[in-house]
Amino acid sequence: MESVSTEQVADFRRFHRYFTRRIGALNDHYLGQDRPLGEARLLFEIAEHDGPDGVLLRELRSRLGLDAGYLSRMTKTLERQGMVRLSVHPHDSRLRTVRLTPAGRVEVTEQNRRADSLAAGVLAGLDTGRRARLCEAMATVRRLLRLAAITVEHVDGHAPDARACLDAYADELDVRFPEGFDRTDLVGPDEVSGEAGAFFVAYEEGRPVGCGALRRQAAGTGEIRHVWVHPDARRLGLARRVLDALEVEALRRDWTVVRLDTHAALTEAQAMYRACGYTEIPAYAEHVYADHWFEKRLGR
Amino acid sequence: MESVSTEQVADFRRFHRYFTRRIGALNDHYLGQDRPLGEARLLFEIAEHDGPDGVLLRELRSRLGLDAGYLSRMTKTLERQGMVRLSVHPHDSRLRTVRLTPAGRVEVTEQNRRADSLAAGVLAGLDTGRRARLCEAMATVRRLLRLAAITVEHVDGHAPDARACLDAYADELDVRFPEGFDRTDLVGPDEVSGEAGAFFVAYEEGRPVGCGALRRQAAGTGEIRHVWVHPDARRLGLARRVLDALEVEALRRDWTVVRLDTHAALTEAQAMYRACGYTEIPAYAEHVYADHWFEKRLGR
DNA sequence: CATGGTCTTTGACCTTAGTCAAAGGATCGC
DNA sequence: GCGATCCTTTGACTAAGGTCAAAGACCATG
Repeated sequence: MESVSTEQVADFRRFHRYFTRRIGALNDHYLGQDRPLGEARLLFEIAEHDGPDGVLLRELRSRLGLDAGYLSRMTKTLERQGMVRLSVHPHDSRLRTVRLTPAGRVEVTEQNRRADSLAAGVLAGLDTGRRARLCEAMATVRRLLRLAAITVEHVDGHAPDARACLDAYADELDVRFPEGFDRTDLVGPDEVSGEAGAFFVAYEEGRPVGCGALRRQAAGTGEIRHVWVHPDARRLGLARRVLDALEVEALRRDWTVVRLDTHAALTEAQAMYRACGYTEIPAYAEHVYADHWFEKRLGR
Repeated sequence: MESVSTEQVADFRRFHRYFTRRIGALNDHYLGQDRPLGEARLLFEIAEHDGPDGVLLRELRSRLGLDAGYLSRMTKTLERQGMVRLSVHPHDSRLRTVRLTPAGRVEVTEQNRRADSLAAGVLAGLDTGRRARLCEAMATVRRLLRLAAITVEHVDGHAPDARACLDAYADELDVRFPEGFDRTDLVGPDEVSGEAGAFFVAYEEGRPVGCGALRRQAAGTGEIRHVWVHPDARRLGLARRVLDALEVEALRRDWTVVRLDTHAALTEAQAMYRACGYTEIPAYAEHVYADHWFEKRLGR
């Protein structure tokens, strides 16, 4: 981890202060003008995750980090105001689900309208060119902050998170490959555990958002497979982070060469491998879904 | 005012949500761990503006937007904790000034250390290149948000804010011009009021941060003078905004030509005038501090 | 069907944040 | 020197935000 310059820390804090002071305060103010801030936030959160069966109280609690009693009272208040309806969960009557009523939906729409006009009001102070630059810079900041918060962790090949990622990966390939994708092609849990290999999962705020597998392919040679990033986490540069982790792990095991293959449909992957120092080689193994083969020599 | 696209509004809100959720919450949490958030903020604000005579309570009140009674009680609490000392203002005993004690300084340093390590922790999740890009994008966002919040207003030439700006302007020129600057060269209040001319002041959060004067120079011709931006508000593109306001005002009066002169020492001003469509002309009047003369024909 | 564990509700309580108005001391303008 | 005004302090109050623990309803398990 390279050391962070004090100048950059100061930049960061300057930005943070300015932003929370200027925009954060404004936002809280408009949000809280009809009802207490906590209630407004809760309503918002309910709207955000209002599925077919409503939202679980339990989920709201963990999401907003609220005390059970406090939450219970706030939802009761919202129910009295006609914004939401509480009901017992159909399969487990210890649980409560909460969902917006039509009146609640109107209220949330109104909240959103206000937030929109707050944002529009700020943006309106700029000409078109600067406005576009502002939006772009905001997108950059958000992208990089997200990336900074994602950690790539070594997990056991049997871990539920690992298998969940591979499932999502397989679903996606099944759609993207013209010939579909057969899940038996996935690495087994044992192939990426212990001596045989390794599995990495990328986490963003506790949620798995990417993965990558490494397995022994020959003496001193590893094979990289199933490098995948959740659609919500793409274009952050996360695949490279996963690849880095896999390469570091390979080196740790004295596997000085890593190989991988890729399907013609995954053009963006090929570009990334090339950019990361992989060079195309002849087929090193038979594989149904492989059209291109790459190799990289590790270590300095 | 050009209309703001809904896509941009959505970008803005996405950014806002992400930032306040991820960074804002963290910050409040660490800030408030030893004492109530309000108190921590107050202490911070006192430290920030701790001059040779301390800070005026009145100033803190307006800066933090607090109720007089509330502030009075909070400072008392901080005094009891030994963080600050209250004293009566030497020249006006209605006023109170407050200043940090050594113990208070230690406390603030500790707070700062924690905020720094929070920032460093976030930045440490990125490699050098991305970290630099993050800081740059943050600086851009901050610059543009500031600019968006600044308004340029038409004020009377006698207004205290107008004269305050001209004073600051004169002080600066006195330093920058090798021959010094004589304040009698400034436009008089009447020259930039009513029919004779106009004066604009740029405000950032209520504080004047720039100005510009327009006065009748000949039939159908205006002269622009004293375009100035406070050092804290430079490099935002504010001078152009002031210039725009002056030109719009000139056109409103059917003055289709505006002229101005500038001193050789103000090289950045000359570049700006050229970039804004001004062309150099021969001297149109005698003027002690003028080395270059510019003109622009207004209207479409 | 008893037992331990999971959720939610309720009651009791506390701190923080903030408002309002009255009062008191000081200054300013006339 | 008087009244208006300014700034701070104090008292009285309120709402919001949050914590803790006990109780109640329910589920899963042996």
